Amino acid sequence: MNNFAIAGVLREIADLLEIKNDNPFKIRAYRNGADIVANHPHDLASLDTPALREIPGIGKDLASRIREIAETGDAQFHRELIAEFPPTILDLLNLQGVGPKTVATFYRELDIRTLDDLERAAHDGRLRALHGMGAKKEALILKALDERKRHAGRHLLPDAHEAAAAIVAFLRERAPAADIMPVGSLRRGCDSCGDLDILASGAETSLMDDFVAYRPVERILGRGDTKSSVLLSGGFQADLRLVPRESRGAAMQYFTGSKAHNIVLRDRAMGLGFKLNEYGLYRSDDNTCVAGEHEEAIYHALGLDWVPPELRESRGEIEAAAAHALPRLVDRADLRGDLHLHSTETDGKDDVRTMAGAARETGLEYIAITDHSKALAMANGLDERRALEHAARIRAADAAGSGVRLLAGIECDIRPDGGLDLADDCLAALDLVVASVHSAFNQDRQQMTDRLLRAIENPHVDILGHPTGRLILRREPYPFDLEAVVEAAARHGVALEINCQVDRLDLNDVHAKLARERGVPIVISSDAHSRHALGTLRWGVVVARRAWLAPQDVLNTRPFAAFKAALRRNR
DNA sequence: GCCGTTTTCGGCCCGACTGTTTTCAGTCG
Repeated sequence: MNNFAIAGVLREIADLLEIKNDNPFKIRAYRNGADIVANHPHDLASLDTPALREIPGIGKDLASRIREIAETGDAQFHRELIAEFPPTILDLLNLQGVGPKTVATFYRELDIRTLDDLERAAHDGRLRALHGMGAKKEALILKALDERKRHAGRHLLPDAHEAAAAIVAFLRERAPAADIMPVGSLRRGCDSCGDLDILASGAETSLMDDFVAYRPVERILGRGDTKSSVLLSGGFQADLRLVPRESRGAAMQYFTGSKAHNIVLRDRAMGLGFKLNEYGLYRSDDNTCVAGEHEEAIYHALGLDWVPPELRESRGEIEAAAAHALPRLVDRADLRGDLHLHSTETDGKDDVRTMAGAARETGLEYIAITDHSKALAMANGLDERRALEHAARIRAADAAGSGVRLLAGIECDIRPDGGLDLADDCLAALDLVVASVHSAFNQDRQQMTDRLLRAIENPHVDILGHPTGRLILRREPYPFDLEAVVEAAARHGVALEINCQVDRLDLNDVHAKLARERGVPIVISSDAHSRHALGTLRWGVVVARRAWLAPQDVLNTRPFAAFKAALRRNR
């Protein structure tokens, strides 16, 4: 059982307890536990009970549940809850406007178990007869059912970014004097976003009228003077919050989250004799406002350095901020090189010269051309002869000068047995080798781990490309022992890549943070297949920031000579 | 269910909006 699967069981327990109207703090404990498990860099199935109990938020009961799930695939407690309610009932919880109380009522009063049951009941007008229900609520549920069918939820970070930027621009035009910005998971740089949170301060309440009249709005979920929610045609939900100017910083803090970060922060505020909400930081005794307009001032009043939004995940940032030990996070401007680019020699859209020109324009000093190897026949992958001829041309172009230094590399396939797709003497003759998995994703955990370890042991491999193979919102990472791979990479001096393709962002934040802590060098690479794709480096930098990486943790922030010297083959 | 430099019991973050209500429950973030 991987962390994801264990977290899934815990989350279902929380959902079912909520439908049962159990102790809300117990429910929170399970939900919190599920988040901890899902985001933990270690494979929790491999830890024993005492080690699990050392994790904050995991106590006696959760530790034994996690052990039980790891060993048997399920928990007795979970089975007992499922026996009380049909498991399909959990689908109802995901509907907009339907919560646990409503689900419980539907089940108890009308024996509604599935989305289909609910739809029939709504059509027949049976819902409105329930206590606390009416015709309006019934219509809302029909709408929610319809929307669920049309678009299921989450979006990639760059898509969310673009949609939010359009709304912000629209609102700024209508309230030029106001301060309007995206907050929420967008501001934290999460790799996917469920909705768009926009904050406006110092605007008239009439801005809400503009917001709900925004052309792409398909449906208004709620409209108030300080908060409104809408559904947009692209499937996004967008929320706009309006606060007075003097509350701008408090609201930025509050609505940026994460929820876990805010809970820790408010807990700290309470302990220090304050109350913190979206309007400000107040002294508990006499309610005087201590801070509100500036986010920095709130953190400072709580004895903390300002925490960059990307770190606000309750992963140790509060403690680090209290100790004045937050890292100086890497910026896009720190990047001097890009180590993973394709050209027309395989499946790229632009030739080496064009890619070099584009790299120079974005301010890079060096790039590696790393076309595919022969196993990727679909991409016209290179065999040994073509790889060496291509390398010779790249080196000639470098000698001729193109404004950036060029490295002749390869993205070499890792075969199912862990062997590399090109002969050792060919790999040795190149400047840089990125090794990547592009096939046989369905191997079991042991096979995949052995495969990656064998690739890392090959002395010609410098970088492991998109190490987990995940595609955001589409494909889970292939199963393997990440810690073993990180340890091996540290031992052999192999760098791990943060691949900037917007649906990869692989390594992710949690894994990259673990790699850094184990002393593994990281590279941030675009994997660009055209000159336009160099812009994606910004998203990899966001992941790196979320992983607490400072410039010195990232190899391609170094000047060309220092970078080359740091490569595994040159050490 | 978790947690503890007062604590092994008794706390646990906070507010807006909607639809159903005559003062509030449920949902959401």
